[in-house]
Amino acid sequence: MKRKTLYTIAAVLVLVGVFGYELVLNDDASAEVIQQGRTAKPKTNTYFLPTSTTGQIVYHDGYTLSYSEANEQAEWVAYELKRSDLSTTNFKRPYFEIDEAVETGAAHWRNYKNSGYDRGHLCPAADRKYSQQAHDETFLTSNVSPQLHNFNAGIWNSLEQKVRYWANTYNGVYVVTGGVLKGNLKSIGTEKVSVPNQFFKIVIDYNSGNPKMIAFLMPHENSNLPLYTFVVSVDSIETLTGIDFFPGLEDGIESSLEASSDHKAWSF
DNA sequence: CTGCAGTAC
DNA sequence: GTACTGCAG
Repeated sequence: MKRKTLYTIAAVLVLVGVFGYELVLNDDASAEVIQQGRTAKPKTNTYFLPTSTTGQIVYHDGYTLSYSEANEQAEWVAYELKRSDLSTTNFKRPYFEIDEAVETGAAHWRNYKNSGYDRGHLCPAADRKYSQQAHDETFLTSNVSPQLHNFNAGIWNSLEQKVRYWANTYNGVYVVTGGVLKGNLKSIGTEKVSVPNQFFKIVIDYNSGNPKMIAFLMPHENSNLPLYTFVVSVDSIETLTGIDFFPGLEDGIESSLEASSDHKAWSF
């Protein structure tokens, strides 16, 4: 066998290994994971939606976002990731499109071209693989932020995979993701898309006993440190961004969960 | 998985 | 602008 063929086989095995790790190690639900699609479109659960500091919330079938026109990107993207959403289907990657639902005009993908930055998904394509429509819907420019490739494909990707692991382990989670759009930020493209210096991701397990939250704040650079290194309290992200993340929660529960930066309840 | 870019129409 | 293909972490 030729060396190139061996490399190809090795690469395939690595990829299968990665997905297999996500889906097999975790469980019992491989049958559900390959489920045949949903019976109904996901409904936006406003109960878990953050506030908008920009006044422009946009609802899509697979996720909801708050758009910051000043920064030409979402200040947050929120969605529910059910265990049954997980799938190994491989959809072809479509082209990015301008989100026509953004009334102030979402950025054009051309801002990112040759910018040195990835169009980094906020709601990952891999989290919306229960249908082609849901998958393709993540390729709107309102759902991306400029991210360094090493960061996006590195520790940020690891965090996204961890979230899918938790969705499986805890039978579904809610996720809120965004860049910190504060301070003097570098920008790219003719529309001046801001480049965040930090990204956050907040996850809620609402379905496996006592509700629990975990929040991550990462500098915009790759790292080899363990994911839990970046755990912070939701409160600290609220202070940083001005966003109130879970106004729908009962105040007592909200305050206690959001104050915690303890990750011991979460399986890493 | 996360992506970009060259080439051709 | 879109499609196909190859490449990188």
